[in-house]
Amino acid sequence: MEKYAQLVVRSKSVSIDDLFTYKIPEFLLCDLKVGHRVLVPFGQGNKPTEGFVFEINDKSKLEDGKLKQIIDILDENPMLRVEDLELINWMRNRYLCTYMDCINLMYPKGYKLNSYRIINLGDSLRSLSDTDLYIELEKLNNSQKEVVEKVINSKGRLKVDNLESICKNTNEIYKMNKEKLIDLSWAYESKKNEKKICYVSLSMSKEKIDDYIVENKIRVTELQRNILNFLENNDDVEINDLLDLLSVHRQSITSLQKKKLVTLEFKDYYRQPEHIFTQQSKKVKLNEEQISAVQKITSEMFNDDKKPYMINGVTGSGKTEVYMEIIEYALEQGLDSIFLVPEISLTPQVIDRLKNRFGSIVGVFHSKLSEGQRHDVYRAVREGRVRILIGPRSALFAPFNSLGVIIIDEFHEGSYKSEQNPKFSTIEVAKFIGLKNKVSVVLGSATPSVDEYYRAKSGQYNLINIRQRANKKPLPKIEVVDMKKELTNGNKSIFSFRLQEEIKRTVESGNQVILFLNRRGYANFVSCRSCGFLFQCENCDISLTYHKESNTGRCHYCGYEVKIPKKCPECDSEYLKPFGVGTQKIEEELQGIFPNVNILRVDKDNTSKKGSLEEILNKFESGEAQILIGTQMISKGLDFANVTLVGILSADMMLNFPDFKSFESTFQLVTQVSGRAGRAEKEGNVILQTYDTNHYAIRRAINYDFDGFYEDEIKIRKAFGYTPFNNMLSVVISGKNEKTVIESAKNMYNSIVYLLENRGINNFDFILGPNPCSISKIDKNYRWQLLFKDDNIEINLLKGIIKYICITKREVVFRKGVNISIDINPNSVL
DNA sequence: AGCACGCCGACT
DNA sequence: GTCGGCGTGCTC
Repeated sequence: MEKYAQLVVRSKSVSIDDLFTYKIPEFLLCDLKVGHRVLVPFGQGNKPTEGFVFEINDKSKLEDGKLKQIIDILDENPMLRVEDLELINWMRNRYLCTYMDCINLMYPKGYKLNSYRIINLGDSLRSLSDTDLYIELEKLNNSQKEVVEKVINSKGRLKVDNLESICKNTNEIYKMNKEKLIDLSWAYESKKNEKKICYVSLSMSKEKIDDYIVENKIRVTELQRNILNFLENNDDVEINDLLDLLSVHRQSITSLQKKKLVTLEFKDYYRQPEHIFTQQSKKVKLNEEQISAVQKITSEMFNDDKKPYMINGVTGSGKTEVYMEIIEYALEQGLDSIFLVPEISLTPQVIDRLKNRFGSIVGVFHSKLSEGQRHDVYRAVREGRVRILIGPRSALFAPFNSLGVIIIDEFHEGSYKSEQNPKFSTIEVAKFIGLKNKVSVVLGSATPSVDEYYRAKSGQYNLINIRQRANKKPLPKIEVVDMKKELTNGNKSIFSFRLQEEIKRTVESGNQVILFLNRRGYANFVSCRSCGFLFQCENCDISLTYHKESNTGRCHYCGYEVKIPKKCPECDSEYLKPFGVGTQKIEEELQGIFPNVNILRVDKDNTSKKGSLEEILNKFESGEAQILIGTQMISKGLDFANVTLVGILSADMMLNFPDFKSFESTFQLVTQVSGRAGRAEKEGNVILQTYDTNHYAIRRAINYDFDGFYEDEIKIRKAFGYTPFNNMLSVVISGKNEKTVIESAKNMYNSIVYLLENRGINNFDFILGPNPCSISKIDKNYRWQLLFKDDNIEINLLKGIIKYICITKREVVFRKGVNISIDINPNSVL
């Protein structure tokens, strides 16, 4: 009986985001499984294309004549598991993205299919003798002649891309193809980024080899003799070592192989990511709260209907120890674990603790891993050599055979929401996986997000509280300094008198200080005090951040950089002045106040190089410096025993950010940063500088009153209809041409209104916009936005309509050259 | 993305 | 009347 496969083909075009039916040839019938990667002909040109089998059926909706056949299976085992397919379907619908967007998350880019067109001589020229061919050639025009000559010289290995120098467009090529002057055919290569290492050994025992050479009268050169001698004493030598040690060429070895004296064997090689940060592992005894958290979760591990868990534990409550106990229990039961962290490069200490405890079965996914290393980790997970994977949100899709636990540490962090397609929420996806595959999902944070805490309170999570720090020390006291008063007392510096005094005291007593400021660079912007001219990015709607060491203004969005001149380009005055403070300026001023103190700085500007963050942290840990200045990067995961003072230089900077989540992030940052103080035996102290001493986010934060903050914040969210009470859907339309962007945005609004009116909906208050985005231009692209709340409209109806307009009717509604970005519950609406 | 088809203006 | 540019639409 005929069988048919429903598959998704790899393509960059949104309009091909659908299931296509192919016939399964008989020779593949028993091998082909759902989830397999296959090779299929696609489009009028039958281009060899990668496909992913989603279904296998007995019947086809389409008539047989329209169907093509699958050519081959590309991998021995299906690349996607049945549960992956289910997840892909769910994500595609939830985040309004394509199948391919989701599939791309599931396996590393190393598995690739490249197809290209090969040109040969066409039928009308092929059988001709040399002289006839010459005559035919003379009849052609110049460019045709050149093409045919190139084809003749290339011996059938000519790619169409190589002809671009001759033909301006590929049209000419197609025409020649039709006239049978040339023949176009497809070729493809399937890549698997699996690094193999070649090992060399003698093909027979050393006793026999000399006889063999004599018997068969084999000539062996001196170099080759050396190789054989070496191999007689060392079996299984890596070929590169052999080449290096004996300084011979590969040629010698291949010739020995041809003479059947040595054998080459390819073995898998696993690239080991190196690892720099070192820390002594301290064995900890869990306190009662920690033990009961572990017991609650482990005791339910095999329950079918368990809810996800939320651990709300104060900073320093030893959540990592709890996670490790859970992972160990799972391991004893034969279950694998995924440990998600917000950004892997920021948590070297956590990785180290896991590696110390569990050894080589711990795998790490890095944003800084090479594609090959990532590939190796993926395979190690598949083959069961890695049982615990620690990584950022992408680690969620690792192909574990028996996954038991997903831990999301610091789950309130923004990096858990993807900014690229599919714009998924890690928490939502983890919960989906947990529900479908009976996996225990554990969210942990000292400062849960308001959204998830609301869900916990309404019973969607098992809420576990840990209220005591592991070292039983009280949380560091947070002292507020009113910067308005500092100003009236004549202190214009960034450092209040209190903070200066405390830094001095701390350093003198041999302890360490962490200073936090959420802005890198030297100054916020450069402006002319005479005429008000502001240095702005050419490509973005953003003022340039001043970087002193290079005397430039830099755009933190697109990387644009420009020298700051001595005189104002507008009015020629010399009153150009940098305004606002960044970490670089803090460093400079602090060094001025404390010339004998060593200061380290950590921000995106000096940690982009691999290992540089670890290096700085190691220096700080070893006491080489007394003060560490940093941005968000130092707000979490760091554990330094000697830090007794934390200074938060400007809490307002975050508070005044124009986004509805800015109060929440202020509260979170203050709490997290304060938690860096007094983590070991010594008591910690925090000084928080602000102009707005009365804001509830600040007041609640200094008392570590999360529940109080939550109560304040949730009222506001409810009043304005923000999450968690409503879903918010953002559609950003961008493009280089401002006019077409605006036109498209207005078109979209009108189309939606039209469709909704047809369904009897007349109140459109839930649509905000179209408006220019707060940052109305990024990297030369103008940006307009439409915001939807599912206030009085069913979310699936809304999503259906948006999908219909943005994808199905895309060409009708949107002008050419505009991009559409759809985001469900975006992190920020800028 | 490709590739083909078809409409329209320019040129023999 | 024909050639070639490009806009349009489909891909199992």
